[in-house]
Amino acid sequence: MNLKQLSDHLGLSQTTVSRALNGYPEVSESTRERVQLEADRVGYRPNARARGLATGRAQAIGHVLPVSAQHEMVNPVFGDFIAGAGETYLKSNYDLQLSLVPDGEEEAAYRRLATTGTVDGIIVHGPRMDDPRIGLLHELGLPFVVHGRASNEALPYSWLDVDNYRAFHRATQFLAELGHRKIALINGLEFMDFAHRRRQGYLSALEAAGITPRDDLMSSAEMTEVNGHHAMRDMLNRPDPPTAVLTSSLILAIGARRALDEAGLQLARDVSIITHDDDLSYLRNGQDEAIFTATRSSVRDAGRIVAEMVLERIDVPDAPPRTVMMEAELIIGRSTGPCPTP
Amino acid sequence: MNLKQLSDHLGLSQTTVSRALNGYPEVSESTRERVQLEADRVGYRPNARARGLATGRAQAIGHVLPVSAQHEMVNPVFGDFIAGAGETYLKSNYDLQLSLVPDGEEEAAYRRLATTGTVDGIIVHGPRMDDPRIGLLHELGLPFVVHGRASNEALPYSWLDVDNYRAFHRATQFLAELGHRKIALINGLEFMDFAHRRRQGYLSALEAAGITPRDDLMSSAEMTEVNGHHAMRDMLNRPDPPTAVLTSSLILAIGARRALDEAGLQLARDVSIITHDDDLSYLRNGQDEAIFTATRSSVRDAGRIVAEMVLERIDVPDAPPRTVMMEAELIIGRSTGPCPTP
DNA sequence: GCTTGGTTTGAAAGCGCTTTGAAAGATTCG
DNA sequence: CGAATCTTTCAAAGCGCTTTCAAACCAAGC
Repeated sequence: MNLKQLSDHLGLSQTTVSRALNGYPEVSESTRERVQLEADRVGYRPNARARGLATGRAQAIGHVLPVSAQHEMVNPVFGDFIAGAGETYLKSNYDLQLSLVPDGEEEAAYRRLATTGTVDGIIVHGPRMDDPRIGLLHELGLPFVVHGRASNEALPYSWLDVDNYRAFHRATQFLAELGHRKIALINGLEFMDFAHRRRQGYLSALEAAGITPRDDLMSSAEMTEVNGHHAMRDMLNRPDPPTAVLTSSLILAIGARRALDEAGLQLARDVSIITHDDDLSYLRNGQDEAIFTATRSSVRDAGRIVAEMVLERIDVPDAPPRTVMMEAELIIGRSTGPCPTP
Repeated sequence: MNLKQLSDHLGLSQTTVSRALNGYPEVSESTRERVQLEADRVGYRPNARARGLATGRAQAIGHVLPVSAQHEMVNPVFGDFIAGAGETYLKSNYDLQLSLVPDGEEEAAYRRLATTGTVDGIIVHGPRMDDPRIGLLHELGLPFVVHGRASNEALPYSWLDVDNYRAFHRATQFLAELGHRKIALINGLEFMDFAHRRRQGYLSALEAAGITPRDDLMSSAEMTEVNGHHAMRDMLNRPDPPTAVLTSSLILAIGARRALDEAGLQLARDVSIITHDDDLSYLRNGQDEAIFTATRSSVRDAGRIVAEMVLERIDVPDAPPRTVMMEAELIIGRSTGPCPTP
């Protein structure tokens, strides 16, 4: 059933039916009701492509996910982020279009989205420190919001980020206050902006505590369980092993914990772990009591807000960019304790 | 730049330019080349909506994700599944459209996708034992493929599934052969088809080994780390605790392992764990050697194949349904051992 | 040289909707 | 009661593409 059929059926013009269904004021209440009723009865739905062609809007937001070619890895936080964004889209009647793009082919993907007109706006995932995508999107003139930031980008743009620097500064400080001096960092890939900032926060807190950073206590790799295990095991096997570790994700922390178990070391007593926690639905950091001491920030909330932000930008394209900084909460769990005295 | 401008610019009709770019045979090689060159130069891309309206195809596949309203949980395997499907779509120039739909609103969502014409086909995620969606999609006449199966569905339909029954039968048998008699099951929600089948496989293997199933050794809940921990802890606190456990996901297994640690029990020696492993990119079950003994089946491969299947169905709508059964591989890891003698 | 058949090109219709500009109908007011 | 105003409806254009059908062109055949 299309608009023409419906309007013929009702003995009205397409114009009137269209207006009635879209809530325009110049149609009388009685006809509107009649139209609405009949539309519901026959289950009429306007064809999205035709409407899009006429209005010039796609009613869809594009999410471009970089997929690491090396490890074919999709960021595990993505599911929850998208769930948050999905809530927003559901309310506003937007669709979500997902593009999985291998590293390096991103420019082409963005250009395609822009010129092909399949989306009205874009959400940028996983920004690097130097990220050419932001300049590109500016040039393309497509509304966008970045989940995270790109340190070396001068142009203004809309973003939402967790204060990663502060979170890791605070967490490191917390460990230092517990008496730890050998504090390690098991980080994500440090060309990723979030990981870079976390490292800066970690370093600055070490410095504030008068601790000299050690290269052999810093690791950086994709945030998988196996890599967390690997990094922790290697550090424990070195001459002067750490008594405390910061990890950049719960999954890394779980890997690190496994390495501790294998080494016969006890969490908190022998080695403290503090992790960043994205509050993923399937991997909550404990229920009532936190398992790991953590800096927590809900990635689902982030998704919800970022989606709202991009819809705003579409509504008011030349509003000044909006930025949102989320603070991570420091949760004290059972994975940290005072520095053991040898 | 649109088609009209491009063709004016070239001094050709829209017809010819359109044909040249879409590879139709009735245009001479020389003009085709000229058109293609100019199109590339100016970066012309046909507007997707206009093309879609003209051709009646959306060049997009819809993925409808049920989001558990209770726990607001998104299935963690989804990221990897979608990565696999994304590979296929990239090759075939399809877009992926994602709808996150709260439990219960699914019918409306499918109807919308169908009548609104935003997608050419659908992939059904997370089928239940009795799943009304399959009948609905039949009725709507939209090509679809199910990832998993719906046990109580009589209509023929295309699906791809892991042989969950066989996998869990085999795994249970494996434990029985190690001498275990008190074998527990920590399963997903059992109205989900996969979980139901796993339970059946488990039960039949118990029976074959002459073991009477015990209700207090079976748990069923959403597959989160916390639930895995919970279930394991509760079982260990009961009078006659299990010496071996099957879990339905690696995340449940990690939770269960935590409960063992807390109880001072050693994995494999005191309690064996065997888990299903979806081979997630961020949560590999060890690198060279498997951490957990597991029934493994790559959900990413599944995504790739399911996507191919739905594209086939779109190409040849009245081909008979195709079904694919994947066998899970039994991987022997370090989490299982002979039944301890008290 | 004129017809025939094959190859290229183009004009125009159509996909299903929104929206402009005009007209018809209803209402008010002097 | 007729003019003026407001409300309600509609015909038609347009969004940017594909595709049908017709026309133009060219080389070959008699």
